[in-house]
Amino acid sequence: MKLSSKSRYGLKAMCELAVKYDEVVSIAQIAESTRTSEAYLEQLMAILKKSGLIISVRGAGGGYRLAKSPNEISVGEILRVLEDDLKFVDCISGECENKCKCYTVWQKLYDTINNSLDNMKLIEICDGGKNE
Amino acid sequence: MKLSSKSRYGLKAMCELAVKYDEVVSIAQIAESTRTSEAYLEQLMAILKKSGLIISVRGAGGGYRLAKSPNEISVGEILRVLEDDLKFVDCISGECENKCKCYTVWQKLYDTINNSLDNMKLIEICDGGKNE
DNA sequence: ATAAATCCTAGTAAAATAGTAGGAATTAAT
DNA sequence: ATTAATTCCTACTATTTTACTAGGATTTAT
Repeated sequence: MKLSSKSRYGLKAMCELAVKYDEVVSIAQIAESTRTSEAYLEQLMAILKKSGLIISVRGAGGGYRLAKSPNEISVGEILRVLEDDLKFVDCISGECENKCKCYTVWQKLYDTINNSLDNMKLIEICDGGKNE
Repeated sequence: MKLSSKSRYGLKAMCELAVKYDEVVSIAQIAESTRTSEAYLEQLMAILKKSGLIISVRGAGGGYRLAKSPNEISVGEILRVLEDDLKFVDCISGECENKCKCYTVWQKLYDTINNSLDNMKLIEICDGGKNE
């Protein structure tokens, strides 16, 4: 039950976009302030873009910006995109008919995690602390 | 953020011991009702034993039993033992001085997860559903 | 034209996970 | 005493996942 670096770096990148909400921010800039490799970040940004959470601007002077304001984006949305919908076991969210004794545990935990993360908005974490 | 099969199988094994609380249950029995390999289960039982959650009886007719009654054991206790204390990021529980923007997210999530799991007792999940 | 950027995709290296194997030690039953 | 059933211990291996790299194509501002 380790969070992937995809999620860790990805959330930091989203923070960076939140802080610079009115600008278009390049991967090079994000990579610098989050201390991540540009090539790797590129992939994360592609995932985030595909999900619709961010918008890209191509060509020179291009980069990325948030698709919504930082107080409309929850940490849950972001992590579900980066972390395979937060499905930490296969048997989750009614998809599993072969219910075992532990089913309710995973079910409840899944709901708790999502609830908690959905209640944190990006704007709440974009100031305070370093972004490294 | 996948739960390890260690946790999945381990919790099932604990369920089995909870259901047969008054008996000494062998690995062979647990393996059969949870459909897990005996050799692998052996390792999980060793971890659980080391943690003090279960007690072993060696020799012929031996096996394992819970160290406490199923209503005194929380799912949280069990999963912390099996899942490296549920530390899904390195930077958790005050051990991290190099706090980054996302620190509070991990912190809150960690608390939420532990809280939720500590409120589920083993007895609550030991009936209902299959144990496979 | 050129330079700065995203886009795309394939490949690789490292780490973690899952599982196997084999033998030593212990104990109940005969 | 011997045997069979069991836990205990530890090393190994295969598989999968994760993390990361590399290189070239495309787009666009200057």
